[in-house]
Amino acid sequence: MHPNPPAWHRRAAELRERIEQANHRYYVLDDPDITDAEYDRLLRELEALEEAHPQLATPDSPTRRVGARAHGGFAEVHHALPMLSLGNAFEQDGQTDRERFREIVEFERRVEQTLDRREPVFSVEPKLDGLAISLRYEQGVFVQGATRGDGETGEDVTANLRTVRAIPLKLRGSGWPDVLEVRGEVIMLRKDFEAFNDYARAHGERPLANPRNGAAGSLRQLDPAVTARRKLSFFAYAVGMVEGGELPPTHSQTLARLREWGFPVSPEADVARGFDGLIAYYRRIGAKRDSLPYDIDGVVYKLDDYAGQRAMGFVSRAPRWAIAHKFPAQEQSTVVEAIEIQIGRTGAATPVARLQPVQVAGVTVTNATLHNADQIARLDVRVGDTVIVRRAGDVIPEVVRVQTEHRAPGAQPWTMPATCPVCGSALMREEGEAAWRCTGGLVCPAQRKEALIHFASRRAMDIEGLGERFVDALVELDYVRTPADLYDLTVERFVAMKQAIDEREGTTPETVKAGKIATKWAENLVAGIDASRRTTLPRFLYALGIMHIGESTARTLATWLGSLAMVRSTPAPVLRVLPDIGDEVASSIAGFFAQEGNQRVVDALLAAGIAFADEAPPSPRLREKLGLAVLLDHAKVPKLGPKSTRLLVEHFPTLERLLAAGPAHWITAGLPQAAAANLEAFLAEEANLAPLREAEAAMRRLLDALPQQTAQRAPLEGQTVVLTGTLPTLGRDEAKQRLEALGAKVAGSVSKKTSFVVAGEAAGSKLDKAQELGVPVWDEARLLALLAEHGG
DNA sequence: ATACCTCGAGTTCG
DNA sequence: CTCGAGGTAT
Repeated sequence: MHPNPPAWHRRAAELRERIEQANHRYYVLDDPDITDAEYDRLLRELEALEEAHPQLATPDSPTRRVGARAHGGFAEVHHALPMLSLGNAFEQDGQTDRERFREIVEFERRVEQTLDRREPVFSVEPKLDGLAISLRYEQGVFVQGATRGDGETGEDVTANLRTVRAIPLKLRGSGWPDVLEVRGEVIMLRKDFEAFNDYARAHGERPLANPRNGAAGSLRQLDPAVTARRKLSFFAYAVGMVEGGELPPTHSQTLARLREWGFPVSPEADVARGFDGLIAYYRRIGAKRDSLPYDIDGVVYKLDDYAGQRAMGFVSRAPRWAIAHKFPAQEQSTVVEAIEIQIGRTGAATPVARLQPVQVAGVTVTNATLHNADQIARLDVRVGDTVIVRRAGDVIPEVVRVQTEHRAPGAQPWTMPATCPVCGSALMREEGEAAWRCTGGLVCPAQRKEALIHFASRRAMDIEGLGERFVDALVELDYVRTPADLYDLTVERFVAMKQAIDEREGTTPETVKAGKIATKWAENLVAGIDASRRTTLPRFLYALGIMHIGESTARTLATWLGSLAMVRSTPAPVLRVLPDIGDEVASSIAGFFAQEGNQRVVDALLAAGIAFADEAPPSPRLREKLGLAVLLDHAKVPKLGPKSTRLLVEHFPTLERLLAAGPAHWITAGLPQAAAANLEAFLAEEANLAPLREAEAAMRRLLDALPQQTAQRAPLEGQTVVLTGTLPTLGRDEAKQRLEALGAKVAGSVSKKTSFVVAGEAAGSKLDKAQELGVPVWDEARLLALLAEHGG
């Protein structure tokens, strides 16, 4: 080495240290001290220096993380000390922990008996779901890395492992042995997996199936540059061969030592004593599982002291002193026995896979939605296929992929049937829509049934006691055709019906007692139906099941139009002026009420005594929104833009005056000739004019119904609030209701337009988003104060 | 026209 | 919860 090194040499050393320091902070300490951009800048500067002075480019330089392409596959590496596989323990059925975790009981007992020790101490850690590898360091420098392979012989993936920034190229600190083999897991963090897939999808590349495949596939890339682009991470969990040095006497101390030498070690690694300690750890990690930054499939228990380990020894290739305690699997493979069609309330035909029952994450899964025909085509699911089923983050099972290697030779691709399996009407797909729909409408029993269930549901009419099973029978036995029929039913008829159902199902306890139970049940149901007569306008509008009208739009209609009479008589062009109601939604509403049958059902419901506690005059704010201009706007006459429209209605504020004036006067008032000609032609058609007249009449009705003096402004008018987490005293629904009573809009997700977020206990991503966007965050106490202030 | 942002609809099991 | 699509702001 130079006695007095030149400046570039010192700078290179400085850069290397800074870069490795950054890696260490990021991967080992989980506390980054520079940005990614800064990191890249340092790396590029070092690259430039090394290019100018080739003598600098030593193999342990961070710039050498991406090396040359391997040709013709990977060399074999023989593990001097075999890489072990662990015995697995799964949760079993049982009442007590000792029954459920029988295999752990036995494991622990075996250790106690062999070593004649009570409550042995174990080193415990999460079992990462990635790829096991071994890293060899000579004189503190990373020289070779290999996959586990069969445990005896793996593949040399040194070049690829160099690209993994979490793997130190040089050990830190001191006291490491001359030769050290470190074992651990290469994984892909969930966020890196998501980012990769977002990128892949955006660029038409094949996304990765899961983070584990991401890690495994990336390491086996022949071109290290490809591996480098996929961000991999690494956690060390064991030591293999050691020469010319010593390790501490226990595993937990060794992990601490590895951390000092610069390896990332899972922060969840811990020690536990005895069976109870192991189970407590299993539960603790299980509860954290979803919030960890990586996938795990269980926890690993290792007897902590090496002397004990040696005394226990091995059974075939698995150590007797360690065991993997697996969580119930999140993914399972099973067989698709059939693909059936379900018809929803709107007629949407949803294919559902009937599966051979399989345990996934603790529950038996027999059905999984396939969403739509496109999804089936994408996955290419066929009847008889073996598929991987997952219960992802939430609860709903989904088919992840098909194991095509297990496909029976004659399996045919699945196609959407031409007709509805329930009513036989044609299935049709709207242009550009994903869903096929049954065209049977309310002729289709499936749709009638779903419509009724929706009508009775908690957020709609809230009829207690009207469950799905019973609605099924009501519809099939044809006791109920429309929701209005529900209100004609009496206790006697219900009892008779219940008997008919029981008979049909073959369970007929013809006893007096059964009759009494049936009567009691029918009385409750009739009481439930009766109670639903007193409802609110938004609930009722929602209950009708008009396409595109959910709770939110139902509320919009109710607050702006005030009464059912107004809602049912307002034509589409006028509805369109309400917030969040565009062409599609407006014509869906007007279309619903244009059908005589629907109007009859509404009348029948009113006749049955449905009453609203909250009807009111239309909102005074309508005054600003209504006018001939919105009607002309809606007509979309060619060449008649907003400017021309404004000009016209200034001179001719009513349809009558506009017609009376005629094109000559329009042009005098300043309307361009082309627009005038188009408008004249438009108005000449009776088919265009009639709806306009009708719409104008509806506007008049609304304006006449407006209250004289303007109501006082609601205190939270125009504010958008988001609730997140659990609100211990109020509860979400209550808080929402009371905020809305004060005029606020309660939204489901945080955006920059959100006025404030109320965060309760265990608030999640919405809270993060709020902080990110700088939206004020309130606690429940502050919300309560606000509500109290306004006399809530 | 495009890019968000919301809302609506559908889904499973205990 | 997730997807698709409608509505609106840019």
